[in-house]
Amino acid sequence: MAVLRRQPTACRLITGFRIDVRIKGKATSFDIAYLAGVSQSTVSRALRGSPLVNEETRRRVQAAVDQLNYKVDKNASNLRRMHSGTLALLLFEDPTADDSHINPFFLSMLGSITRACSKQGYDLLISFQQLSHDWHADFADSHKADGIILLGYGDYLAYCDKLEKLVAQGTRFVRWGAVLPEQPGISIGCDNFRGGEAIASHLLEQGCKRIAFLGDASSHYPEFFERYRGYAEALRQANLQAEPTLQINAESTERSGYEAMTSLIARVSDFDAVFAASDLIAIGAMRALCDHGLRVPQDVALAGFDDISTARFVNPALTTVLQDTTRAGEVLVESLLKLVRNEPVESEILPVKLVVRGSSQVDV
Amino acid sequence: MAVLRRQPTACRLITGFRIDVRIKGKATSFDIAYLAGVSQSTVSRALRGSPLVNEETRRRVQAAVDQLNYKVDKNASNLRRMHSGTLALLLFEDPTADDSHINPFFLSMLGSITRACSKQGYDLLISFQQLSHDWHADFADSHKADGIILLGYGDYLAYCDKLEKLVAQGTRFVRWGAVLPEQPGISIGCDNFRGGEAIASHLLEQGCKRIAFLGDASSHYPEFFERYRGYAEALRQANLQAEPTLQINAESTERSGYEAMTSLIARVSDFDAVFAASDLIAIGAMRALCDHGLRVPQDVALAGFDDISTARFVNPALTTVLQDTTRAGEVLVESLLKLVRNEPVESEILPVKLVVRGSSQVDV
DNA sequence: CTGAAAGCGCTTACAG
DNA sequence: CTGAAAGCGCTTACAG
Repeated sequence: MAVLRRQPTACRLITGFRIDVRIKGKATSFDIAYLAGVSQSTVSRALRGSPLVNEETRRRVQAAVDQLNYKVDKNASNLRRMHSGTLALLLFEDPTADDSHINPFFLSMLGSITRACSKQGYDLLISFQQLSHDWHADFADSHKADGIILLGYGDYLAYCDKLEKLVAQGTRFVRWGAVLPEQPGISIGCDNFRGGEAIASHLLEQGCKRIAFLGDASSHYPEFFERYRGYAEALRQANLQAEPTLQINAESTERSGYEAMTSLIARVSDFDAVFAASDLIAIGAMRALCDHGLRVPQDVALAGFDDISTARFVNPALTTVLQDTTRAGEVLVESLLKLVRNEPVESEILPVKLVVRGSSQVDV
Repeated sequence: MAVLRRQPTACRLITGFRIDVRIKGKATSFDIAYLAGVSQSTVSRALRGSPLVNEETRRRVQAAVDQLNYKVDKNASNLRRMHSGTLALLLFEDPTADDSHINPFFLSMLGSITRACSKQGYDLLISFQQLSHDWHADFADSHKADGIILLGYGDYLAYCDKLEKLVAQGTRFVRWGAVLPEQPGISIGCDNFRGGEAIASHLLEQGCKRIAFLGDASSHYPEFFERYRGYAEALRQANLQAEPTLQINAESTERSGYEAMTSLIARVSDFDAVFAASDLIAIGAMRALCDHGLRVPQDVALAGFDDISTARFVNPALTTVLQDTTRAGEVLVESLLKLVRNEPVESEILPVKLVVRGSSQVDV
C-alpha cells in the first residue's frame, strides 16, 4: 500500500534509479522517503532538525538515511536556501613569492580558521591571490561564499580602494591586519603596537641602547608600521630616539631578512640589538649576523615577531611576540558570521604576549 | 516590443526584482536575457562558450553581463550539471598536533595544489582532519567535491582500510605518500628511496661511518620507511650495515626531533652523522646537538629531508632533499581530474634532488 | 504533525 | 543559430 501511495518514488525505482543509487552512491531524499514510508517533505524537515517532526518518524527517516548512506545535496540545498554555507579565504601573496615562501604564521592562521569554520558548520574555500588581481568580485558574487576572510601581506595602500569597493557592493568580509581608524570594513588584528613596545622595552632592559629595526615602517605596511611605532614609543620613554639609519626595509621572508641585515652591517657598526618585524626576517638576520662573525646575543641581541614554531628551535632560540592564532581564527570567523547574519560587529584588537628566549638575553 | 516578447522577465522586473538586483547584487540569467534582448537559454549558452551562439549575440550578452556585474550561480549550475566544480583537500594531522605544528612542507603543497586547481578552473575545499574521524564519507557523497586529495601524516596502516572503503564506494581520490605495490587507489609521491640513498651516500662520501637515522622506520610510516630503506641500501653498498641502535623513532616536528636526538645522545656516543627523516626533525636535532656541546658539522654531520624554506637559513644551513612541490601539486590535481573524467591514471613517483649545504660538509 | 506543490537559478535536449 | 520547456535535488510556505 505504501508503494501505491508514493507513485513518484516508485517511478524512480522502476526506471532503474535504485541501480543508479547503488552505482553512483547518489540516493536522493525521495529514496529516503520511500524507504521510510513518508513524504519527501518530511524527510527534508527531519534532516534539517525541524521541531515539527514526530520523534518516531524522525527515527525511521534516520534509519533509511543510514542504510543508503544518504547525504543532503549541498548544491540543491544551498540553491534553495539562497545561502552557500561556505566562507572564502583569500590569501594574498607578494607577486614575487613562490610556493615555499608563504609565512608559516599564515599557515597557522589557516589551520585555526579552518577549524573555526567547521565548528560553525561552514566550509572553507581557499584561494591564493596576487594583490593585483581582480579578486574583489570573485567569490561572494558567484554565490560560492557567504563572506570572505582576507589574509595576507603586500602593500596596504594598493589594496585599500579594493576594500572600499567591497564595502560599496555590500560584500561581507573581515580582514586580518592592523586595526586603524578610518579603515573600510571590519579588521581583526593583534596588538602590533604593544608587541613592538614590549620587545623594545625588553631589549632596553637588557642594556641595549642602539636597537635597529628590520622591516618596512610606512603606511604601506601598517602592521609592521605599528610594531615600529611601538618600538619608537618605548625608546622615547627611555629618552632615546628611533634613528632612521637604524631602520631597514624588509618583507617577511628569511631572504629579505638576510639582505636587510647584511646591508645594515655594511652601513652601521655600533648597533647592539636588532628587532626584526617578523620571525622569518629574524631568522634570516640571525644567519647574516653569524656569517659576519657577530654572535647572538653576546654581540647583538635579536628579537622577532609572530612566534612561529621554528622560533623556539633556532640557535639561539628566538625572543619574539606570540600572536594567538587559534583565537584569531575564531574571532575572524565569528565576526564574519555576524556580518552574514546582519548583526553588529566591531573591529577588534587581540592581545599579544612577549616570549623571552636566548637570542635577547645578553647576560646569560 | 522586446519587452512584450519576454513576459517572464518583465514580470520579474515588475515585482521589484530589479531593486533586489541592485541591493543584493544578485542578477540572474533572466535579467541578462532581458537586457540583451535574447532568451535565457541563449544567455546560458553564450556564457558556457557554446559554439551555437552567434558572435554578435555573444557580444550583446557579454555587455549585459558586464553592466550588471553578473556571475553564474555555481549552486544552480552545479546542481543542474550534476558536478561540483570543486575538489576537496583532506589534510590529516596527528591527533596531538596543534595549529602551529603543521609541517611547512604541507603548506607548500597546499599552495601548489591551490594554484593547480585554479589553473584547471576548479575550486578547492580544505578540511583538516583527525585520522580517527569518519572522513571517508564526508565530501564526495554530499556532492561538495568531485574528488578528494589526501595529504598528511599519521599511521598509514590505521587509515589503509579507509582507503579501501573509498575505493569500494567509488570515490575519486588521489593521495600523496609512498608509492608501493598493492596500495588501494592512486598514489603520488616523491622518490623517498632514492632521496634516502642520496643523503646516506653523500654522508658516506664525507667520511662518515656511523650514521644515525631519526624517524620512524616501519610500515606504519611508509614514506619515512622508504627513506630509511634507501639509507640502508647505501650503507650496504659501502659494505656497512644499518644498526638498530642508531635508529630512533620521531614524528615530523622540531620537538620530536629534539627529543629523539637527546635520547640518541644518551644511548650512543660514537655516531658521526645524523640523517633526519624530515627537515623539522633535523632542526630539532640540530638544537639538541648544540645544547649538548656537539658541533655541526665538525662533530656530527647532519642532513634532513624536504627542503623547507627555513632549511637554508638555520645555522649551519641544512643539507637536505628537495621535493618539487609545484610539480607535485600539479600531478595530484591532474591525476585526480583524470579520475573524475574516467580516464586511465597510474600512480607516479616524482624525482628528488640532493641539496648539499654546510651542515654535512665536514671538511669545510 | 504531515503532504502536495512551488520555486531556487541554472543547463540542455528538443523543436524549430 | 535561437527559444520554450523540463528538470537537477532540495526547502518551505500553504493547507490540512
